[in-house]
Amino acid sequence: MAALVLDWYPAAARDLPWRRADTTPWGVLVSEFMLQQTPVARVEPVWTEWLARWPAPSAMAAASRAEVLRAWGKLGYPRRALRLHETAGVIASEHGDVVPSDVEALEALPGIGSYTARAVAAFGYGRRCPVVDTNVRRVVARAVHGRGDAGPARTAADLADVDALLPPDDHSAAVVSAGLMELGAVVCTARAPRCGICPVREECAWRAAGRPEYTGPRRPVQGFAGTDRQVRGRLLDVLRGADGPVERAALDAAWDDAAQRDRCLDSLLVDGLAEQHDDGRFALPA
DNA sequence: TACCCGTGGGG
DNA sequence: TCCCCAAGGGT
Repeated sequence: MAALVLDWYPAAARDLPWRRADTTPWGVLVSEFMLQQTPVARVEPVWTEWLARWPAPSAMAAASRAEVLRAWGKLGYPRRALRLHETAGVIASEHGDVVPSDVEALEALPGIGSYTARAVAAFGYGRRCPVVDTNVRRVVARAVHGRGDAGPARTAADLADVDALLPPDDHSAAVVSAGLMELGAVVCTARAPRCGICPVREECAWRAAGRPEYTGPRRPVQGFAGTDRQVRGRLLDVLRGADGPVERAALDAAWDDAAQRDRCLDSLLVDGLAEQHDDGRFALPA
């Protein structure tokens, strides 16, 4: 299976800016932060701006949190922007402005978990390092295990599954890792997989079994309308859009339910996504 | 381990 | 319209 993916990927891969040969590990790291739960299409323009503006960790570390949050715009989950900013500072001050290349050091950085650490090692440094994201888990569940979907994560087993697939040498392994993700993103999709154009179709256990439907537990769908998440988004949007501090009245206009609004504003302050000045007005953090 | 954390495009 | 979700991480 790895050989098929290895042959398929170079010509099939989308031309994404963070995949260009001249992209630095820092560029890869920034892309991985932005791609955590945000679609490629929305990340592309922002990533390009960010790398032009902050080409090294130290450059980003020198910016204020407010600048970073404004530049993050509406990518969503703005705490990622704060963690990336924090990580940039740690890399600048403790790693000589060089993005670490080993998984353990990467995982110690804010906002970097198992997936992101491995993605940076593999795609930023071309290492043989199993990368397991939702796409890879689905591809392995189908092609290897013959199941329609991956179900709940089994971290150690998932890593072992992928590790068993990777060729021994660094470069080929990194290409296969990227290829497995690409396969899940554009061919072996969650709904309406395009088996007709799949490079692995002849070896796919799921296809061989007649594409049985997934019967395991479904992950509950997260609601959004009316949640604190929506309210926080509204409030932060007001702060992002303002040139400077805003009166409480400006935030009051963003959501009717006063109790929920107050709770959310407080949580933004706690998270460091907003701050209150001595005059009582609110703003993005300095 | 569930649950929380934003946003907007597509079926 | 409404629902699903898209390269996760932290707690």
